[in-house]
Amino acid sequence: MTATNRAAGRRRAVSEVKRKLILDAARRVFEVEGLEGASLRAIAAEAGYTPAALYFHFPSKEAIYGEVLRESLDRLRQAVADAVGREATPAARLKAAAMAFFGFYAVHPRDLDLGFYLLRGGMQPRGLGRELDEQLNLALGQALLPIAEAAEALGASPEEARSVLVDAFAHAAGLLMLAHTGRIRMFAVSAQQQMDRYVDGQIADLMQA
Amino acid sequence: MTATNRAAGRRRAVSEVKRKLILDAARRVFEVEGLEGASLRAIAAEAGYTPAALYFHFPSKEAIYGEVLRESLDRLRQAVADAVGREATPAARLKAAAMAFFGFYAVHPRDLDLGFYLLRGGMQPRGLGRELDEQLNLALGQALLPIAEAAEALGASPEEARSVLVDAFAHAAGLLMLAHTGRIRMFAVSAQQQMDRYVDGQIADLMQA
Amino acid sequence: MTATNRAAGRRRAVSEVKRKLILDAARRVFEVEGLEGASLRAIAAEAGYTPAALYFHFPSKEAIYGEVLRESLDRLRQAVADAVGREATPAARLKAAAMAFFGFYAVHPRDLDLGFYLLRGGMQPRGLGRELDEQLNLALGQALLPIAEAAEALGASPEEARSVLVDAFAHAAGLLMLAHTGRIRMFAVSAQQQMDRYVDGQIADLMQA
Amino acid sequence: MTATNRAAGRRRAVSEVKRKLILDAARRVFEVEGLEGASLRAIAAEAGYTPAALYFHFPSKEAIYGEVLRESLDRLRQAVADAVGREATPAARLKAAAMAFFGFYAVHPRDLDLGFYLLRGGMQPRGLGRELDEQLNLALGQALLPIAEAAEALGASPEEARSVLVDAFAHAAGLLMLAHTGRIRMFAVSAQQQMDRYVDGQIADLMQA
DNA sequence: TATGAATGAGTATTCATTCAT
DNA sequence: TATGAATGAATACTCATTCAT
Repeated sequence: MTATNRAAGRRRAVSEVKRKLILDAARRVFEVEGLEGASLRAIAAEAGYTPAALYFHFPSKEAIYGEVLRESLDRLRQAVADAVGREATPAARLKAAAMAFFGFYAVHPRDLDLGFYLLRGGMQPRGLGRELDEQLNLALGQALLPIAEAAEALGASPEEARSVLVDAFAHAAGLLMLAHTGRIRMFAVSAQQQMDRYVDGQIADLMQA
Repeated sequence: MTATNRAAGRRRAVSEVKRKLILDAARRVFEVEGLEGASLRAIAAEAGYTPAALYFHFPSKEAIYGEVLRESLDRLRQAVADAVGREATPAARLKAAAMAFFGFYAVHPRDLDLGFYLLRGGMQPRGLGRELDEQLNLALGQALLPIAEAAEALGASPEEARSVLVDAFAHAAGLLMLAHTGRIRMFAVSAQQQMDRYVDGQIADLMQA
Repeated sequence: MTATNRAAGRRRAVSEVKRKLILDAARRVFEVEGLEGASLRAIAAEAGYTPAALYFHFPSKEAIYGEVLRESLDRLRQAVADAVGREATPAARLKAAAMAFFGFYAVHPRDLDLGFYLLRGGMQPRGLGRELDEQLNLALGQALLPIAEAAEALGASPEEARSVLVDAFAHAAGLLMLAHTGRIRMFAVSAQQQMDRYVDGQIADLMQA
Repeated sequence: MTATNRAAGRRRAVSEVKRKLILDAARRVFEVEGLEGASLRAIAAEAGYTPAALYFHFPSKEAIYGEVLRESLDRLRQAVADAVGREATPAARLKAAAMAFFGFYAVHPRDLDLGFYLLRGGMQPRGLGRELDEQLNLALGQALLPIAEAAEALGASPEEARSVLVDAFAHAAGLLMLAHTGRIRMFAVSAQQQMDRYVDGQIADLMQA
């Protein structure tokens, strides 16, 4: 390996680290200011950079948004996959998958904000570009896939499995919204328990049929 | 009643009418431009006013948002109450209440945007003052109350009834989110049907117990 | 006349004065920085305003450009018309018109810069909008019209008259360019004299025919 | 000659080649994007370089502009010289020189843009250093010289010859400006014909005297 | 009440240039 | 020589809000 090769490798590594620093800064800004307030300037300032400097690492603000969202969905998918991997029976896997989905967002509220961003704003997340939008769509779908798989393993048809998946997602999302904004307190109820009970019910229904 | 009293009353009435005109304009702007496009300038223009003029009627842009949101929740409450009023049995009332909630937002996506605006951003709704926020909290609670009442009429304890309410709300909210952003298409499933089936299941569970 | 009428009139007058102040500032910036450097910020600063403030008086930067150009062309037209009006014979009018055109720009080099702006940049003055562009085209045409009219009075056909006009314009513009940039010094020649002699020649040709 | 001398020579030659490559790229960018779009970044990209790399070959963006302009004037000079070389009589040479000047820019509008860049902006060409400016001045003078030479061969005094040169240049420049911006269409006249007729007139005048 | 004018902060992106490597 | 990263200034325009009138 030549000296220039080594230097190039080092440069690439340094560059990668800086990208990560910027993405971290972006995540922090998203958390504090909300997604609307996450301007390029704000992200740059948080990262200790000039706005112009970010353009050496990302082609646009949208690209930063996209990367942060993609990483979040990746972590979600991993969390669900890990949870499913630990279980042997289909029923346990369904439970694990749904609860992992719920739990991931319950534990990481900033990822929830990011996720809601995806699901907001008259039809499509404004300014995310059709292509990126579809990528993210797919990533979300893949994260939830284990739920449908477990349902099918429990004897559900593909259509029924999709229905189970959508219901689990919707229930979780709604509960998370209530919990995240504190409004669930109004009803003196635990989001975690509600989710738990709901999924148990889903599984019971499936096994009965 | 003195002359000045009468004059003061007239002034107050005129003022109230103008407030309504502005709120109407705001709603129209929300409808057409969405929440992001609803700038004070746009609302003022739609109302036939100068931006500055609005400050005689509302202390801030967020106050206008809040008032429009309150009215939206009022219409929601009314829609749910009307639906419930048409039914005789507790089961039918529960079904009617939950589906009216879902249906209201399915038919009025802009009201859904407003609702999400309320349920967004870190923990606290940023712009809205604490007082208004609690008012809105209450308005939402009242709109959903018939669900809990029907559940109790079906034999549920107050705690169980609250649980039913929260579940119904969460399920509806999650499905609406998926439908509103078009992402439900990904799963080839109908939000309306999912909601329908879910509430039927809730009722069956309640009646069995 | 009511008090509010008077107040409104005063307001309008004040507004008009401010518009003029901004246009003056714009002209000064054009002069010092050149047209490319004439940013909204620069104009605002020169006028003692915030950039945003200009938007109460003009809808866009382009509108400011346009108004300054239009006024310049108006002054040109007036100068030519005045000169022509002082002459009795067609020959004298042709001479007066052509020399007034030349003289206007010789004496007002900043108007020359503005005029060149109109005649620069691959085909159309960038960022001037087709409509405004055509208005300015027309204004230029009208300023030069007296040349063609005088030529026709000297017996030229409409086509010949247009040819005379174009030639006079081209000659003047070329000489002004050379003079304006000081490059004419290289040839130890007086632009004024060259123009003078050229127009005399044009007239002689016309009268001979 | 020492080994180091030979190496130095090779280095210099390589350097010269790279300069030419960059200038070629600059010309191509001018051609496609026009003067305004010819940013350093664009030129660098077209040349296959990083923007920073250009600074090893040119001290500034304006220096590149200047060099491209110098080459343009060189080609102009050559075109005029070639045209003149093909003619035997003084009258034909004058005609050929003036029309070659006009024709060169009529056919190469981007060179005209460059030329106007030289003849613009207040008094002094802003970016170009004084030295380069004078070089360009000279290059222009040399390109036009054949016109004056032919005029003298036709019996004109040196002063008269300079006058003829300036007039021919001015007329051509003015017509080119009108043609280049399309404004000549307004007058339903052909720039080429106008120029042709004008030079014929100049020659006739000279031969008559 | 209402307006017109004004502000100051903010929007994403581009630019020529510099510098350590 | 050449690069990648960085800067600081610039671009036109929008925003909610304030204030004198």
